[in-house]
Amino acid sequence: MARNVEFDEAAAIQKAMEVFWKKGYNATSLRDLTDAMKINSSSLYNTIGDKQELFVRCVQHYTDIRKEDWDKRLSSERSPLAILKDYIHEAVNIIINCEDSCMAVKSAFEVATNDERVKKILAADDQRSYQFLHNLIKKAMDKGEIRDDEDPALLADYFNSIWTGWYESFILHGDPIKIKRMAEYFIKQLTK
Amino acid sequence: MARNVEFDEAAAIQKAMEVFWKKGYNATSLRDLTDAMKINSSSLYNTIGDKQELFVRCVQHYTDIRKEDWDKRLSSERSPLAILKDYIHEAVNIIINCEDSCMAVKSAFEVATNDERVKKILAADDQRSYQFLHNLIKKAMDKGEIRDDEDPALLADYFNSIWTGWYESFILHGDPIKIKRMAEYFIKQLTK
DNA sequence: TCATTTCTGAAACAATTGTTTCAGAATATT
DNA sequence: AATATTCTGAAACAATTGTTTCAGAAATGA
Repeated sequence: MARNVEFDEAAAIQKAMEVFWKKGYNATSLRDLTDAMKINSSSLYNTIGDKQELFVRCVQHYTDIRKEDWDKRLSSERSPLAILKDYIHEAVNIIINCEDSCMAVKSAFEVATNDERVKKILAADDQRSYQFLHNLIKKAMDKGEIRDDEDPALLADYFNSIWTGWYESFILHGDPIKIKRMAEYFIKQLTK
Repeated sequence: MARNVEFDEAAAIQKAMEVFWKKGYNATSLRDLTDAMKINSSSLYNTIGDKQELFVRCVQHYTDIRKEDWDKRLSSERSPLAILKDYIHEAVNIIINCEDSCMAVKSAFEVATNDERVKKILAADDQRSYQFLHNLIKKAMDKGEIRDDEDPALLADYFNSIWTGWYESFILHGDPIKIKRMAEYFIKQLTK
């Protein structure tokens, strides 16, 4: 009986995400967003909602595409340890190549401390990568590729939290060699 | 020939720092600041400067008191390895007890990406703790307390960047046990 | 084709933003 | 005590904030 929404919501979310990613939640204005999304604020409020709601959707989108991206990167038939090593090298590449750091990390420190919904999304994303690592580590242990005298759950937590500091280091010093050397050391620790 | 400044600038900076620490740079308004500092905005602009300048001063203050705090905590006559272990345990205690995470880390991700002065202050602070660790690690190696088949500079970098991820983990999961277990694993790695 | 519903664009909204103004109070020197 | 200088408080500033309004354009189903 009536009109349909004209703009492509998925594309608009993608654009909004890019702005939030670069500038952070609080430094991004509604004008910044509607400019990038190429929609009017009335359309935004009619379909998605207010700024907070939009941000939640963007964080969710970020973790969604990150999941897909990792699935693609690591969909090999190689051994568990080889995949773990790939994971580390891919992570290093992302850290030293992306201009705006990691949106999940930035949002954890800027928004998750105050916004329960954002915290939940980021915690779920963290849990997902944790599970991925946990499985791989267990398999690698079963195959005897890495020593099995440590709790795989502990190793997965440790593994999973190592990147954030490397992001910070790269922001402060911009030194890719530093990151690469830490990664090599980390791999060495894991295997010996 | 004239009046002196009435308010206690050091105390005002301290108060402003607390607000910035809790809320972040962009979410803090000038009213938030002048309320906490208990001064008028005209006094603020006459003495310290604008919001950015005030923030720079607060970040500097944060790293200053952090330096003093660590000097106090670690001014023991114990062995290098014992001091390294103390360092880890103190860091864990700070991480799992502070409500508003670490201002340096938060500012690195929210502000240092865009503000060169803030980046410089945080990089210098990072460099300071790096040097502290580097010296200790070298001493511990000389004394044979930890194995010396790794570059102490690399170990210091690795050591220095490990905390940030633990802060993030604590924000997302609020689980002190997780942090403590990672710390114990880290110590074990270091010594064996 | 028409009626009905929904979406869009531009403008406006009040509130808040960071910053400035300035008259008068306050004080250090003479 | 007089004077000169500086600081403070309250108010105002324009600009921007997030959000809402609403008339009219658009498109659906009858």
